[in-house]
Amino acid sequence: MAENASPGNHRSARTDLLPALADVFQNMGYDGATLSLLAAATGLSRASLYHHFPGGKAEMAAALLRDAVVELEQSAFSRLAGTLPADERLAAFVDGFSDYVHEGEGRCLIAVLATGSAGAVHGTTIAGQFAEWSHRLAATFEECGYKPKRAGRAATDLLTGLYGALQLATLLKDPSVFRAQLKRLKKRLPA
Amino acid sequence: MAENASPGNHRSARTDLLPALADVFQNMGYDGATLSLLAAATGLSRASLYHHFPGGKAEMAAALLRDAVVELEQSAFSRLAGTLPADERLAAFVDGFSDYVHEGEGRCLIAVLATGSAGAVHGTTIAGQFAEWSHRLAATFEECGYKPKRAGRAATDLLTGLYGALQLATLLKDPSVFRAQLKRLKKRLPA
DNA sequence: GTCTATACACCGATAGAC
DNA sequence: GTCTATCGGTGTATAGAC
Repeated sequence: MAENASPGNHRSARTDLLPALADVFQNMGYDGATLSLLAAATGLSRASLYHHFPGGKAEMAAALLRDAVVELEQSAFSRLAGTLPADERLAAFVDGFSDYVHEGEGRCLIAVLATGSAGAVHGTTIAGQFAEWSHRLAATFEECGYKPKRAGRAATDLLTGLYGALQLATLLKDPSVFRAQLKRLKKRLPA
Repeated sequence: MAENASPGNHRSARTDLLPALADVFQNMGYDGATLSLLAAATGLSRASLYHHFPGGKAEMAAALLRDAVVELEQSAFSRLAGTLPADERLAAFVDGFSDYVHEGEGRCLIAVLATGSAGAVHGTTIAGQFAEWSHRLAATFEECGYKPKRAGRAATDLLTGLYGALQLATLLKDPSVFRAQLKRLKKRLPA
């Protein structure tokens, strides 16, 4: 068969590479992710990676960053909208964040790419994205009846709780810390 | 004068370099901290750095890690001991952590060196150190009357809160987030 | 679309003059 | 104790065969 006659899937090879590339960038950071490591993770040669990413490492990181933002949006923040009661949406958001970081066993690629030499390129974009997400989270707390100031506090409280749990689990090399802490964070949500 | 006749300061040149080196490792990570950047930050040539650190970059990182552990211990965790009431010691601990990360404007070098290729070398040591610190923090909560299980939860709650506040402030490029969140964390401590 | 071979810059590290 | 000069290795990136 002619591979696939349907239109719009001419990028399938490229997108198939992204998960393996993401693993390397997550574990090694942008500066530690060498083309040799990236090639080994994908099973391709270094040169072949340039066929899919003519811009090289920088283009891979940019594509992965876009991908990670979309994934965190879809897994977690998009659940803040909808017709469910606001408190149930908040719980779904927390669960979605947990999915995004694989229950504490992975890392947030967005946060990784905010550090080192990649941070100089993407740091401001990332800061803007988190500012927007933070506002949407606060708005959902307002739907629960919180006044604006308290809702803002609750939003940063939850975001810091999530990222702190992920960070401590990483430092302790113990994902169970993340899972246990998430259970506690969920109990503190408005009922 | 003969520079300084008192004994025991033969390492002063080396220790004087550490702050500049720490800045580079904090901002660039281990893999992004090239000898050229490190040399520029210290005002020395790359070769001269090898006079003070014969083991090169790895020895610099190891020295900085030891230094950071001592600094976090002295600034924050050592304040969990003493004759003050336990609740005041906890407040002093939080203030000490704030000092250690320069009120949210810096980063925790220990956490930075737990990632990338440096993590493969130092990750297990760091995990053990944080496990010990976590236990000592829990013990202080027990002194406040918390039962063991609740004290353990309060300890990881506080640690995740501190590191989450630091992480979110970094992502948002806004240290005021860290300062505001710390005020809230202190209010939640046992009275 | 994948590969081998290669170009060239920079990396970490060393030698040796001063 | 600092430097310039240099080494070998690896980094990113490209050329061109298949």
